[in-house]
Amino acid sequence: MEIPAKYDPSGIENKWYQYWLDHKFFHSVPDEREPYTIVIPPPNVTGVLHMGHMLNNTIQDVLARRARMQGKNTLWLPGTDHASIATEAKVVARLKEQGIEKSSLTREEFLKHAWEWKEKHGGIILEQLKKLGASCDWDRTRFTMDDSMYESVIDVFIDLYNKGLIYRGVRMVNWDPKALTALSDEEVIYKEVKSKLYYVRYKVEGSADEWVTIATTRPETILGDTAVCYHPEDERYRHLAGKRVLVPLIKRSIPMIADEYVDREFGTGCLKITPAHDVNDYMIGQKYNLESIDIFNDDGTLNEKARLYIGQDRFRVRERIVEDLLNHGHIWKIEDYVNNVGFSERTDEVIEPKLSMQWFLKMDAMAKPALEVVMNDTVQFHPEKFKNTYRHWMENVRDWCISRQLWWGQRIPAYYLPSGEVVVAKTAEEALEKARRLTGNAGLAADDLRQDEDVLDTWFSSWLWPISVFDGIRNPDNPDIKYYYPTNDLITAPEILFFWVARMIMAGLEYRNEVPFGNVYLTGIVRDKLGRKMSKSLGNSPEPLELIARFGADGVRVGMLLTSPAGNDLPFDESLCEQGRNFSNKIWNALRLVKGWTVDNSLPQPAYAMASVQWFEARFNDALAQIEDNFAKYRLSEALMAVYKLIWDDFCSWYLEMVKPAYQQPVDRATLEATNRFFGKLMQVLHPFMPFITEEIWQLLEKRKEGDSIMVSAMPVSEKADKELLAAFEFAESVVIGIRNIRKEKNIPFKDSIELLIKGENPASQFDEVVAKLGNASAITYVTEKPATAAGFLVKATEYYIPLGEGVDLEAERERLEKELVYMQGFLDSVMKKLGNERFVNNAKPEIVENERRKLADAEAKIELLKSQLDELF
RNA sequence: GGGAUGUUAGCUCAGUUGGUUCAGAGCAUCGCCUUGACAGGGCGGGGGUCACUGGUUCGAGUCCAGUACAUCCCA
Repeated sequence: MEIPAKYDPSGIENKWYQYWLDHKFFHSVPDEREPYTIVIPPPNVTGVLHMGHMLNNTIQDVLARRARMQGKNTLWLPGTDHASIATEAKVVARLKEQGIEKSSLTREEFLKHAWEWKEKHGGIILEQLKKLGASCDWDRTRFTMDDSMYESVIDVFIDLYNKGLIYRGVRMVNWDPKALTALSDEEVIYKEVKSKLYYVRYKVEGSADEWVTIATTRPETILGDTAVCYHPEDERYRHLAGKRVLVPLIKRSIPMIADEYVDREFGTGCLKITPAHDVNDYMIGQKYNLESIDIFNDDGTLNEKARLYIGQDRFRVRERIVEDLLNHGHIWKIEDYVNNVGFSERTDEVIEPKLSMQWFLKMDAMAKPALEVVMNDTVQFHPEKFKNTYRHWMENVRDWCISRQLWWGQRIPAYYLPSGEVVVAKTAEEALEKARRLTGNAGLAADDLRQDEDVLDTWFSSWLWPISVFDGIRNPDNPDIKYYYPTNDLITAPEILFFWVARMIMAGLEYRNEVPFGNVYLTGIVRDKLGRKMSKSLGNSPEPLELIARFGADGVRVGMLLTSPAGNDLPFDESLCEQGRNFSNKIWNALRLVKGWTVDNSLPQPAYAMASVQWFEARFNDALAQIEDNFAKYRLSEALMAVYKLIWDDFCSWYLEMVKPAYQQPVDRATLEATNRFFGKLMQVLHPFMPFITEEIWQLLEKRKEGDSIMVSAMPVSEKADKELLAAFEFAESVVIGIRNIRKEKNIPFKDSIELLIKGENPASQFDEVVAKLGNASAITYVTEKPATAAGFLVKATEYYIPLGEGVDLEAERERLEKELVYMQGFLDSVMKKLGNERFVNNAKPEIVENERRKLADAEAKIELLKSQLDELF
């Protein structure tokens, strides 16, 4: 069989992914085995794969594949969320391209377009995940607007409303006066803008000529002022306590109030309070029970409450009011000023903070138990440091605003009566009935009720995800939810710890009385070399599918994981993927080597090979135990690095070199079989990280039955490793390295064989033949005297010599010995210093003191040896 | 403004309850190596005052306090 020297992943990846799909290896149905469940953090249905997804889903796949190989009934459930804001924006933009304004459509018409768009373009990302090798159960793919999930959300809203946990209230939102919608904080872009700071004088009521000066960047909002505020300890203003001032131009009387919120250094230290048009002012307004006067219409023009400039745009009004204030002597001065102004991500319009009626979910009662289960590790965070962040948030949680002024999403099942009262019901019919009962008016008709126009926040769907994907809200006793819930691990980004993770825990406790997952693995953010988050809009993100094409899915997976401990950002560099690809190639060539061997059944196993096999057996088990430990601690990068080194260093660099038959010589059957067995096990351990190449090699190592696959094979479990054997081999390794160094120093080419003389005790004699092979020594001889002309080195207290034909460089040898002597002397000094310190001897633990004594003895012995060697030289 | 986390080699990170000269890994870098698995490779080097200043201790990368810087969250 001809195997190419370079591993080519593309065909192999498609072949095996299809094979896995054909054999339904990803599919799970409940049975008697232990379940292992991950629900995917549903990506935005409008999304395309970015590097963050690559990292996140690679981790999920590693965990899922490992669990599957450990014999657990593994389900990794995929899906997408409807992302109401992003999707609606996309659909609106698309309609606009076609010359259709959203405002010209009815809700039903718009939703039809939205669904069409979703069917056509939604879920690309799931297809892309397949290229990465994701072992999701695609038969169970869910979408947050699927009928069952939609209904679950509505049911939950109604339930929480009936429990008194959902209420309506006023809240400051980011209003886009152009798009006529509220935006989430994430959709507001803050930019530094050159503006002016206006110092405006307010007359103190009842005084002849006493004035208070405030500084503002938004003079047009003066018309909505309801107080002026100073710092309670500010001597300049304390005498004004209890007084009132008059709003310029309209002469409305407003109180002076004192609050520590005011920054005395800023402006005049005096602040106008406009609760309807500034978030901070709003909070102060609430604290002091101030009136909120909303002077703006939805489109940013002034309304009649402003009393002046009615119907004019807010920016036009700014110019005009400044003129008028100047004319009336209300402006003290105007300064240039740079401030941060929020702009709409979509329309680039300046955001107007606006008060509006929204639906809220009370958080207090739900937050408490959700905090508890994290603090007591019922839900474990990896890394643990996020517990602090989580606690801080949960202890300061605010009620959750769950309504959005959009159409794409679950429409709030609230119906308004002509009287303004509200009923909440699943259908219009039910609502009508409730309304009739509420009002006692049997004549009330369906047309009299008006359903709330708004939809629910997308997170209000996502927070149910681990339950609703199994239909556990509507059918709490169905077999799926009972089997798969609670799920095992959740893999997500710390950014959404509160938006999502915390709320899922709340929902889990509320509706299942059980946490939704046992572990939360928090990934970092994938950043570019400049430390910027990778994003499509910045254009600093490589195209994931292109990376896969260049380095192979396995290579990219390794690249993503190698430097990505939990909770740490990943400064992405293509060279990481290159490293992954190189690793694939290394493995591939190891296969080429082994496949190239011819076997001779009559050949007995040579001693060096037998020792090598015994050693690798031990080494494998030792490393496997370490890998298992890393997995248990969710240290995936370290687990991967351990496999990487086990394969590259121990298996390829040492073991294969050790057992490799001489050129064009056959190998014995026992060694070949052992090697194939090791190779197979290594592929199994590596499989969760690199699914494709491991499957390919596993299938090539021996003839497998149709339907066999490494992905459903049993993961090796570590057995006790022979530590003494491992220590002996480490010693032998040092001897080999010593020989290599001498060869290099003395310019002895590897093909020239040498003779190795050993003086002293050899604790690794079982590896003598291995040493001879790797060092190309024709003979190993034990001696009692140092030979005359030889280069030597020490391993621990054993002396090794390589006789040299002619002239040994005595000077170099002396230098080397002296260097080592200096080091040992230093070592000895440090130990003696410790032991000479009475307080150390008296206070330190006995075993530590004992250890120091042993070190002292060892060092002294070695120094003696070095000294005698130096003596012998001259 | 409040809070959280971090600072160890050029880069990304380990360093377990203070105790081997403890300062480590991968990558990068440097030197040598062209027939027999692999240059996407082999072998061998170099590289760090553990951010800074104090303190506790027989002993501090590890514990405590402060300072500086960085990042994140909340307002």
